[in-house]
Amino acid sequence: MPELPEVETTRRGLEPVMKGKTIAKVTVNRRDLRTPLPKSFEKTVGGQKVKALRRRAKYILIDLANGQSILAHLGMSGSMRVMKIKQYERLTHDHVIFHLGGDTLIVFNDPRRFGLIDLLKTSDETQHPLLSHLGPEPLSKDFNAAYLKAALAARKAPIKPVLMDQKLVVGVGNIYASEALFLAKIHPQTPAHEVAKHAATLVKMIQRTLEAALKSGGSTLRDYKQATGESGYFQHSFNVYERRSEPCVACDSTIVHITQAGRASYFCPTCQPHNYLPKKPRISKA
DNA sequence: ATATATCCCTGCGCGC
DNA sequence: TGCGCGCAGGGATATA
Repeated sequence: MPELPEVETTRRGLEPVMKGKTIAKVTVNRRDLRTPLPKSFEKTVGGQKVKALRRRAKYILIDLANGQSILAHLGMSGSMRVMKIKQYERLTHDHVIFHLGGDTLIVFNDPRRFGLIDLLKTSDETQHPLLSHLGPEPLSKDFNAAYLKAALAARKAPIKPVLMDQKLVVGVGNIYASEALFLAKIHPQTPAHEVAKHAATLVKMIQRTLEAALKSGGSTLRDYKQATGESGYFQHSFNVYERRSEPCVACDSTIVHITQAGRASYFCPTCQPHNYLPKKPRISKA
């Protein structure tokens, strides 16, 4: 579940280790990630100095001296960890290993292979098909009340899956969408256009949630680890996520779990009341 | 154009 | 104890 806080935490962990260093060589244990690792990957990356590490949405970009960049996505179970050669023991899903000059390794591990590693031919990430359609960064000034208000006005789908749409805003995934809606006191099933008037609150709460998670090094549920190998600890600060049947931290009501667009949503029925009625009345089965 | 379903993949927890 | 099944989920893609 790496979302923006987990990806940014990973980038921050890699930066001091990789920046200015040379990637002496690359070992590939398997190429069939979500998209196949490019045939030229080892050759393109080997011997290159790392100029900078950036993040766009849930992607990490590693800029190389030759003008190309490594593009990495952690999917939902991926991690990049820093290791010393001496202490390294190969784990089952260590797919790609970057050998830095000296005795340091960067290991890309991804059990479910929903993640990927690719090459970006120029420093202009908008040229890559996976990055060309992305919306604004949630912590940038481009993501503001006026923008969100206009964007929500055109949407009839429930607000929660809309917040996870990377064309609307990037970096918000299943965990932080539920958490931000709790803080904004908005029911996850409310049609998006009905909460356009609360755009300012939503912007504030999305940013507050992501920034708090960043301070905690992200959330570790199952697989995610920081580059240092440590777990994040924002999961201890969840108000609703994975708290089905537990008491609301604000009002003691029981947290409810529903499925929306195939994803788990959690909310407090008292703090986040319905403000609309379904069009079709439910017919009870006797 | 948006909205929803389907698929990718592995690990884990559950029930028998 | 062990095995099979269902679920989890980011995001691309297909379909309505």
